[in-house]
Amino acid sequence: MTSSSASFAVEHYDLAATLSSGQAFRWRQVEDAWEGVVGSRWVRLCQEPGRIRARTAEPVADWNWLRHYLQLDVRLEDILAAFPDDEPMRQSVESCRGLRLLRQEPWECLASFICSSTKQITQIRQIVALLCQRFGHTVAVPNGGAAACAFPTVQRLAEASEAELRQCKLGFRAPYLAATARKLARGEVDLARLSELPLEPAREQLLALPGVGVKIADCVLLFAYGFPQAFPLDVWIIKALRQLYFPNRRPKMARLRRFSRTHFGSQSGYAQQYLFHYMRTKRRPGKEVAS
DNA sequence: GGCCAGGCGCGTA
DNA sequence: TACGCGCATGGC
Repeated sequence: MTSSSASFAVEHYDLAATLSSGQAFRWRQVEDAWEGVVGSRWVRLCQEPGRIRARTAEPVADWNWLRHYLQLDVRLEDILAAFPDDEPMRQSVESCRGLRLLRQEPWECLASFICSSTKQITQIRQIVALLCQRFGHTVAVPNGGAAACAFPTVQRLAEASEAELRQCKLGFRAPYLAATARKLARGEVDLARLSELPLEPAREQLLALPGVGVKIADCVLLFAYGFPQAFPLDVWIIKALRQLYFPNRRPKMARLRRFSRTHFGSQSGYAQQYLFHYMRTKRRPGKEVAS
């Protein structure tokens, strides 16, 4: 077995913030690097000044899969320039220059976020890890490294019983994940074709899946399909909008939804991720970074 | 020990 | 359309 390595020049790319920011759940910090599985490849990423180094366990001839996953060709300056010029966005960008959006595989992203409802990010990581251990096929790792698994296929989870899923700590989410996997396995929704659709029809397709509401649909539309105006409204973002844009007022959810669609411009999804990260990491009395 | 977590689905009004 | 509630589980 021969490992492979590569080096990518990057500007304004905060790898640690990006991989730990609650959009993907399979990255583990190991010393000064990040280890994870992308598709069926184990990979170790390391940030160095002006570059990201990558190492795999098996030979790699073409690194486009990783360039795509990390969105290395996106010019962050162009995206930040599209943000509204207001104080909350300035603070959010100031708190973390280099936060990026990944481009994840749709099924893994969808399944992970079905597991996410009323869970903290650390718990989502744990659930996803258990699903991979139990239902994913093993992938090659470097000699002496810990075993690693791919994310389970649709078919494998469609065959899993609700009880087996509950053993992965899914709780009341287990029937949702099972039902969605089965629906996809039957071909009732084709995730591969959603990228051909405009935002609204793509969202409608996702909303037809059990356990998928507007918030989870928007996470998948943003993190897996790259719709730049998908804007997941979760508890953190609702808190952010209330505190930062409507202080001392009591906007209703309908007002916040309208605001989220109209205020943040052509890259509102990215803006949302900056707000999310800002709210989770800014100092709160007596607390460190939320997990 | 109580509150809350990158919600959803369903019943009521 | 707009709330309220139950649903498992664990971190803090």
